[in-house]
Amino acid sequence: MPKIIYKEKEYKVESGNFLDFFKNIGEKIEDILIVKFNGKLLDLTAQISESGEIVPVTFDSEEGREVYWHSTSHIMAAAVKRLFKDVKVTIGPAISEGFYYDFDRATPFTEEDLLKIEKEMEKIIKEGHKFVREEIDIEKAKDMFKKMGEDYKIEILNEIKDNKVSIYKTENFIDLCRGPHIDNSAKVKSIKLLKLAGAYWRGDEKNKMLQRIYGISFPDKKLLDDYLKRLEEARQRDHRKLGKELDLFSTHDEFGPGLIYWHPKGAIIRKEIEDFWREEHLKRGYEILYTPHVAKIDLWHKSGHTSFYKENMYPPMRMDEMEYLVKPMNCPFHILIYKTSLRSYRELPLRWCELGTVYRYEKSGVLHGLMRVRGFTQDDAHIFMTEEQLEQEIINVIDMITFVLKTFGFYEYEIFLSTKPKDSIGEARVWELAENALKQALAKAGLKYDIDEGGGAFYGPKIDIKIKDALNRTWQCSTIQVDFNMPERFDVKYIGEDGKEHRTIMIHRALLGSFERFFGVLIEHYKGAFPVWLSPIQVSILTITERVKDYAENIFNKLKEKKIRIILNNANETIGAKIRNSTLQKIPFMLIIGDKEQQKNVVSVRKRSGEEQKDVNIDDFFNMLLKKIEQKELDI
RNA sequence: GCCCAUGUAGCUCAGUUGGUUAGAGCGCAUCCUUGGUAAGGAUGAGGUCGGCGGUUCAAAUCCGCUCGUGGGCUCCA
Repeated sequence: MPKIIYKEKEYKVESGNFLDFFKNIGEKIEDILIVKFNGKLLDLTAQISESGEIVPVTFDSEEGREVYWHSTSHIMAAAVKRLFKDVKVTIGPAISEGFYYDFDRATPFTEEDLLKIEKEMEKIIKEGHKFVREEIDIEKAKDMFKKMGEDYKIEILNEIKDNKVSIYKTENFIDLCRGPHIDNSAKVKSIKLLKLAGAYWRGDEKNKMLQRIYGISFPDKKLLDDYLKRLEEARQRDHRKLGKELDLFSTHDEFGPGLIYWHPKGAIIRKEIEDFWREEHLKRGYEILYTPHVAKIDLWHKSGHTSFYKENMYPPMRMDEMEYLVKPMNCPFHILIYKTSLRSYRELPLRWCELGTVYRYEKSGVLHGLMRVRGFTQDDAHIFMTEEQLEQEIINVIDMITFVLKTFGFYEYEIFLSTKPKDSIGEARVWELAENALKQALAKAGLKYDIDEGGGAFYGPKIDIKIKDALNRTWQCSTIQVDFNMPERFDVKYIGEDGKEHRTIMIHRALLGSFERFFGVLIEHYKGAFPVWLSPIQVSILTITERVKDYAENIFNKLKEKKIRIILNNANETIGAKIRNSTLQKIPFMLIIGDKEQQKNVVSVRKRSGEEQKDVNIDDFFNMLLKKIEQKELDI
């Protein structure tokens, strides 16, 4: 007789499933979705046949949510099958937030269809259908799905090696599925179908385009409302919206999509970032380079770009019967500089950085505001070194990345090690060498990471660092790439201590990635309310009456001379309107000046948050401001 | 590139089944008001309704093509 441990108590179970067990001991099963039994995730309806410990899995855990959303996708598929006879089902997994299901249908779904499907799902939920698991012979499954006309399921079945497969029945709907699932559709309380999209079968653009429906569900209406509120908040801080409102940048789509125009207010932020960036590089032993934007096609043949990066490059320009290509990367140029003289081991490592503007052709459908563009400036660098120096240099770069990102208020990262892609240059042995160097450096730095199989650059593996913003979303910016191949192609070498030639090794790296993307991330992270050192306008002076015009101008000039970015609003408006405008522009500090301030020779300081301090001496204010700017303080 | 949605004033958006000189708010300009902590008032300028072609007595509205944008797929800093 199986012995069950649950909540540190022991029970003897004669027969039945987990559902029966919970019922027998009077446990509420409403919140329990599945169980973890001896480490395995099982349906509540699974029979208890061995001893073990039960851990209930609820919506509060990642595993619970996954099952919950996956089950909801089955409910959606059931609803779609009820409503539309001409639909073939494919797959419908849970994703990090919600679920989707891909359908094959001759005519795409419409927005109205979505509402209908949602209603039908609610019906199915109300009807309280059981999820019934069955294990059947694979051949029988093939017959069954064939009869149902579900070709995609047969394609999946043909790839399964086992003799038995599991299927789940939910009312009229039968799906090939590993499970586990919730026991009853009634456990889903609140659903919302979010968007329609096209998606290739198995993610391959050569395959048929399917109709994907995204949705999400929660065990409580309030959780759904919270989620929708969070989506709305993300919309509010969309960098495209804020970029327009705060006059930071624009695109001129009819004259070239994916190309960014930096307005004065965006450009000053970029200048501040660049100044900080250059200073930090000089401190850390880098030297600055400038290189051209184009080079003859021969250079790109030599680097391998014309064969391995062709898709991303703009077609050649003809000049003097020669073909020139606009650069998609800076590395070949830096290599050319390296090769202008014979290098000694004594010179290495050479750390060369450049704010290099590159152009890459991106498919029209992937362009997105500042995040995905066709022309951008990388904060690029190439480190030329000996093999012995490699590990330390990687560690140095990681340290620099965390320092720089911290300065902008990013403290959390996800780290990925990306390995050899399908299209790549160089021998497997060399790739392994490079990958090991990255792994060891990560281990030494004590950093945890995931592997991104096949995600490397064509010339070498890389570490990608994704930062988390204020809404916990991740963005890929920083990258460190180890390259043994490009030096090989260009015969990059140094003279060693032994007087012989040795192969130089290269690191390609970017901290911010590109100014465009990083700026987009920054805008969203701060919701447009930049710290003082970055704010396009740091202080606005707001006058209450024209009588104080001279006094205000005095203060304006005094701060302007000290290089504070300041504006004076003397306009014929009420103070309320001036405060509102300044606040909407997210200017960190307002100095409010009326007769009283003039008499006492002070100012009234109001932060954009609304917090206010009266009767402030102007020198005290300036000193406080200067400290915040110099220390790059994040809070105002 | 592919699927779906979409393009009206500088911005955000109305515009009913095709029917006179296409509307609103914000912003902008001018004037009045000199106002004490998130919108004072009045007047005015501003649009060949993304572009090209078609259907029609008549097109912002219907159709086709085209250039963009948004959400996805694929790809990436």
